[in-house]
Amino acid sequence: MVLDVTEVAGGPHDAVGFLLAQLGTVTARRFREVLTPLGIEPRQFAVLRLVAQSEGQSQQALGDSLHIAPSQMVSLVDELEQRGLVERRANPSDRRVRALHVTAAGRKTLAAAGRLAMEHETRLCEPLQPGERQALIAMLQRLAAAQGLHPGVHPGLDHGS
Amino acid sequence: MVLDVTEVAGGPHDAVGFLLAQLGTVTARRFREVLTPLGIEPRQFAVLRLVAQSEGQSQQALGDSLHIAPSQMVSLVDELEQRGLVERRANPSDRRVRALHVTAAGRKTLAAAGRLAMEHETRLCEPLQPGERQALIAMLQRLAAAQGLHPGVHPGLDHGS
DNA sequence: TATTGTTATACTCTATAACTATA
DNA sequence: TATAGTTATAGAGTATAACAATA
Repeated sequence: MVLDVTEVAGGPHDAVGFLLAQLGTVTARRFREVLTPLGIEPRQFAVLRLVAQSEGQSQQALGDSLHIAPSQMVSLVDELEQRGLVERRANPSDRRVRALHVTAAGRKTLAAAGRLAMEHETRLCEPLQPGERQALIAMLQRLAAAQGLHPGVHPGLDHGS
Repeated sequence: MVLDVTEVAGGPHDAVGFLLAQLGTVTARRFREVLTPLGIEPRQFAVLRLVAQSEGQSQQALGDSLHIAPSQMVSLVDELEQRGLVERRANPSDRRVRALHVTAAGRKTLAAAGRLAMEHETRLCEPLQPGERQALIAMLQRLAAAQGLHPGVHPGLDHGS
């Protein structure tokens, strides 16, 4: 999905909505670029982290948590598996489900991605004075809550709510 | 372009980058919905406003200002013209260019869109206390400037810089 | 009959490259 | 030859529906 917003007050540049949309797209694109050295996309990072956090879950259970459609989970996990970051294991009690587990390589990649993400965050917040970052986060979280957003859910996937 | 970001610090929910991407997508989607009663999209709103602001410019000049490719301007202006909001007039001195002008209906729609945008902005900023909105805007503008963003440029269109 | 994972299909967006008519 | 507008084409991304295996 593309991001298009052009809001207004006197001009768009002093509207919160416009600034959020503008910064949101750029931030997302930059983060995608940040991850490319690791060969994964932001959504795969999200899946990888969730798998590591609770191993053995089914694809669809993970997809529900991240608001990713089942058919999208397939190709997403396909690539993670091809890169050797994740394993699909059989579930003896229900042979339909594929239990997902992180490999050792997956944990290494996950750690590296976390470091890159932190660097990205630091770089993004560079223009803020100490203390401002926390104030900004508090305000953004209030706006997000008012919009009915769940804290941990990936934006581009969160189409319904 | 789609917005995918999943950032991290301890969790994604306390990262500025994640919150910006999440709020950016939602804000953009809501604004698109806000405009639907008028039958125009956010980008068409941007074009319409720019045409009204400086009449008689060529399509490509406007496209340059908004970072919209020439081929996209065509269908965008096509629809605006079909809805009777904009006119393509011939330029006697150079018969290749199409000078764009707003119609009376276009001005009415533009005014209505401006009102809807302001309502949208107000609704979005409802959770902020008086004064916080200005502080938020100031911080976001600083972040945007640090990312090299031009003030008036539409986010989804701003792919290069 | 319902569910997991998968495949196939269609639809939108975007990017690029041709093409025309003018210059 | 270069430029404004247009058209055509290909690629990504997304959403939906159909399908096989299993429950």
